[in-house]
Amino acid sequence: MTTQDRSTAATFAKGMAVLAAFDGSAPALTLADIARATGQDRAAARRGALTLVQLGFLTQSGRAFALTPKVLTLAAGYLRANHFGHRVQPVLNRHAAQLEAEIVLAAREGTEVLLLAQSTLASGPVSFGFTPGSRLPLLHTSLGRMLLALEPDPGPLAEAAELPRHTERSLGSRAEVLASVAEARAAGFAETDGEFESGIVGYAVPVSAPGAAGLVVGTSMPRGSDGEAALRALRLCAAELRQSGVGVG
Amino acid sequence: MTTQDRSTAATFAKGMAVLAAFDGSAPALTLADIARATGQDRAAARRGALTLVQLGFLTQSGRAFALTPKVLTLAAGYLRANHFGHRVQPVLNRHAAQLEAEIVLAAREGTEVLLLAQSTLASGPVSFGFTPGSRLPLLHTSLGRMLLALEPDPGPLAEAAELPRHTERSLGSRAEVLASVAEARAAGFAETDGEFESGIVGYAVPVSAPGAAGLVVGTSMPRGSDGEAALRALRLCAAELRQSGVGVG
DNA sequence: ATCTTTTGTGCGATATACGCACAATCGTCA
DNA sequence: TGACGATTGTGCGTATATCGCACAAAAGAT
Repeated sequence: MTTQDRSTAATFAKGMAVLAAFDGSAPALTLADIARATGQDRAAARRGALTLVQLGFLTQSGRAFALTPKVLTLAAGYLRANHFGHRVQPVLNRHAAQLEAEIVLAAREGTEVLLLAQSTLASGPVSFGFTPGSRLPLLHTSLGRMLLALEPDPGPLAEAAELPRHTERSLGSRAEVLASVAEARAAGFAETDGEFESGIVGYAVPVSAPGAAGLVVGTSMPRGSDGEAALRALRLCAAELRQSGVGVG
Repeated sequence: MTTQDRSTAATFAKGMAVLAAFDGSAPALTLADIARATGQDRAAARRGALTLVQLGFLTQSGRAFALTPKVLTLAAGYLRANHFGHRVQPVLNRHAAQLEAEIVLAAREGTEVLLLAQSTLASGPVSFGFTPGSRLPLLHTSLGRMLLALEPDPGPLAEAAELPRHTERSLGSRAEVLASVAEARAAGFAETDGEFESGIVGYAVPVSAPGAAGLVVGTSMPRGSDGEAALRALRLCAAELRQSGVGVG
């Protein structure tokens, strides 16, 4: 018999699992989908979904439930509290325009890379169609390598993260990945060549000061592009973000 | 004695109120702040906040609680399900670059304008520092006027929305606002001059086809700028968004 | 038309969550 | 540094909110 934790609300946690089930991999979910995704009894999943409809976060059409734009307001709380509109986005935009390539700001969330912000361009060489909140793999991206390099002990994370083969150049073992992470730590930047997408080189540098929450900026470009220019731009971008207080709060 | 609604989960709803209390107006909230903002008993607010910490959406430092970037993943579900990264952002970026002014995509949420996406520039004449999920006033912005124009019956909404005086040019009565809304409906575009920010003219045009969920695109520029060019760009942008299926799902 | 899957709904049981009270801690101010 | 006010942690009795099940109905697929 498990001891009941009376300092949290289990029903709220179950409801959040329902909300999290809407990860965008399908345009809509049915009650049966939600119950399967969350492992909850169908009636409990239904109560969660109907609560979200009542609050305006989900809309129901026949059997299908879909997120409404109102969920964006939950994210806006973070973006606003951390001055993303005033301090982060303009810096990313300026450096991306100068580099003529998309620049993203990312953090680690569990065993994945989480995109916090990016400056996308009208026409750039590479665009993955990601948005704030998108998750990327931790082991085969330059962002992930740099984030792991910022961890005091990346071993358990590397062990827990998935190791799929995105391309034929994807490193195939966790030991190889950790060696690459150690190189990034020593060099102060991470570089991956075609491990996540064929023909695309990724660069990432740290934003956060040592000891602070791990934040990195990165960019991607076709193999053969000017890597030195990319690193220069990323370092300037990172320095400017540090100066404006990002990640210190 | 109130009849208990057994098809929803009141504890989940209370928890969501705790999450929504983190609207970004302060970098962090205390338990007392949360209880005040939500009107809940302090112990209930505490259980909600600790549940969010347990799930990774809040972090606690001393007495202060703050959102973590993980809340972005909740928004990403909507953005991904609606193909914002692939179909919306590139269109906004292209037209914003051409117009050399920021373009935003917005919907109505309750009695406010809700920003869904925007293309921000490295250097543009106007930038408010908004992000996806930001809320704007309904009555004194061109976005809000256009959204009201798309409603079958805007009267009750205009009645319920706040009517603050942002500038000395802000329309002072709901009747004046509704007259302006009727003009926008007839003209097919909304224009506001310095009602929300002094010296700034706002333009907005509808994206959604009649009958679909109200979506508009808009831009802002200093008074004296080329309004015709702005409207041309917004119309092209809206047409391209319609073509790519935005707001139809 | 049939079959399978999904959903709506009622309900008895009980576990969860409620709110209160008390003590401890923290922050502010003089 | 001490006093005071505000905030927080915690235990707990109570009740109600939620649980999950079962049955019937509806919807979708073939």
